[in-house]
Amino acid sequence: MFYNNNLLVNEVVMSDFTRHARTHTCGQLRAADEGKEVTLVGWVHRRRDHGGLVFVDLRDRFGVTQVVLNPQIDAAAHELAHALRAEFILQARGKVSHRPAGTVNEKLDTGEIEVYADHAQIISQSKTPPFVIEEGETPSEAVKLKYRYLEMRRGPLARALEMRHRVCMAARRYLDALGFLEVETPMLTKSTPEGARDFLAPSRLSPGKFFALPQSPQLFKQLLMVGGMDRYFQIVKCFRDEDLRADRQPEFTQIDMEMSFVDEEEVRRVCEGLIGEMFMAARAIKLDTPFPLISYADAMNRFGVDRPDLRFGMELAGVSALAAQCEFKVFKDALAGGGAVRGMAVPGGAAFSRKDLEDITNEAIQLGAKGLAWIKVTGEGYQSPIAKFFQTATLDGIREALGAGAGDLMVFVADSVKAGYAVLGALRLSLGHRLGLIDGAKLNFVWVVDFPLLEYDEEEKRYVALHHPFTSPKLEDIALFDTDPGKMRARAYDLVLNGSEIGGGSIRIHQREVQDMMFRALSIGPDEAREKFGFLLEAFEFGAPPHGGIAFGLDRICAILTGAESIRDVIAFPKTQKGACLLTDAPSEVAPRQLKELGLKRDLS
RNA sequence: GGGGUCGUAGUUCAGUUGGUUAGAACGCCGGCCUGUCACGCCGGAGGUCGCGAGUUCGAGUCUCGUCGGCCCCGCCA
Repeated sequence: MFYNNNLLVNEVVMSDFTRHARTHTCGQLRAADEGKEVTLVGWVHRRRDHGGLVFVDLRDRFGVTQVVLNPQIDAAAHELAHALRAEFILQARGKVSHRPAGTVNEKLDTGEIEVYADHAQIISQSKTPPFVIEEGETPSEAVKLKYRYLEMRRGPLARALEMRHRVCMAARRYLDALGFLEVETPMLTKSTPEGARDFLAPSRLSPGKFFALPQSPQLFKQLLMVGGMDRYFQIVKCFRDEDLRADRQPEFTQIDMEMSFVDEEEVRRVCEGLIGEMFMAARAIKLDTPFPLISYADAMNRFGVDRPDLRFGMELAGVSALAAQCEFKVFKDALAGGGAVRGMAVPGGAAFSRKDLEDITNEAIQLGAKGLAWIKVTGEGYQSPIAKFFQTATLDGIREALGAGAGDLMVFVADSVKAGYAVLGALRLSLGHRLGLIDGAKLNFVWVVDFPLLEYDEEEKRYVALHHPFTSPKLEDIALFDTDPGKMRARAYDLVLNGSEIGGGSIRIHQREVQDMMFRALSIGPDEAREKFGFLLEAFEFGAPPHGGIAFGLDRICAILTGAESIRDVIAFPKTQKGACLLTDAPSEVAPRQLKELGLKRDLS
């Protein structure tokens, strides 16, 4: 028993037989309601006990209303008030009154009025909560996750979930108006070889066999197109058993879409409208559309990543040709080994201390670089341990290529092309943040297009699909299947917002022959293709419409809309970085009987 | 699999060069208080310093291991 006061037991039992009704929510009453007899129910947000007079802030999702418990109005209610504690649920009936002059609380929407309780009862008691339910103070992540239901009462999470709901409703309204049908697809489905690791669900009725939870409804939405549904969408959970990040949870939500008889342009227009509706619903922001396009190659060359953050400059530049003229061994060796020298200008970086430079270098090394070369551009000239290996004319050329001016720092990575992108791309982001170059209020959308179709996987010694195996190559590139698959471009598009990939999709392959060629390019043999995707290949033999689609990361979009650092903050019950649920303690062991029924044996060796 | 960072009261955090009895704020408990709204005032309780081992005369502090939260690389659209 956790009652603070035994005298309340009767109240509690009695209250189970009364109607826990309310006439208004705690955020509803205004001066215009003065004189009304109302009943409120809510959590005791705060109690200010003056002895003879008690004020209670009653809180629900909709707001806070001050209830006054005055012995002259109702002695029993006033007596009860002394027993109230934080997070008790209180039902109070009474008259709405304008507050006395000078006591209006401007900070509350309901601050002009208060309710004089003529009857009050405790509906539910509460242990002292592990943290104070208040806007300002934030408990640590672990505490928030364990007591998620209390965190929800604190405000920010409730508002995030509310916004998420509005975003979803806007999406549904918009897509419905455009003739999309929301169709559900199976959660227990077939494991697919490409892509992320699957979550598996053992089948009791087929011992030894497994369902997989969908990484996305990809194949089903294509089958819906073959089925003539024409325009499909679904707000749907997807599952990928990979390591977590701030923007990655093992189960996450997509706004998944697919359309028949469309090209890239039409998909983008529909998406721009959709995103526009969601931003309007969430933040009353009108977006500039259409969003600009950038090619994958451009994004990589200028920003080092395929999801460029365009809110600030600091673009990368290749300086291999100029670097070839220097005597610096590191650069020469990298170039001789087929690598490249890339660099960027850091605004104001000439003022960096030795320690600053050391930190940046360590960061680059942590990101996979062998080292980081730097040259300060000062009013007097170039200042750097490696400047002596360069002729001044060469340095001038490099400075010009990077767009560096006096007071800036030039940094360089000499490595393989890929490693150079990775290091400088990440360094650009981190320096951009640290130097305050990023305007947090900006919303910078860009479509990344012209992705390569395939990427050579050194480990597996074969090509893998950059997007997925059902992405159509550009028609003019199809001949390259036989000659140079690595050069093929995909009919794919990613939508990037502020350096975060919020959606990606493609025009799909709808011809059996092309799909066969694709599998061949991926070294998926005919037998394996038939076993894994036979149903799709067969469907393509029955009049498959050309189609394409996209999936948006709802969690990421909501995180950006609320300014959250992590998608955890827009998910009601998220998991920790180790993929655990601190609230339910999942995953957990199961009874031996359950394993036996499924024909499973544990082997943790 | 790897790198970084954090773990001290219910919560958020401080704790010096290894040294006596580990502190603060909020919260909690008791008392007083009829216009507060982060109410105020008086008093009080509350600690396995994540866990384990080691170094030391002595460990919250140093070392190793381990568990957990967070960020990142790998992985993943």
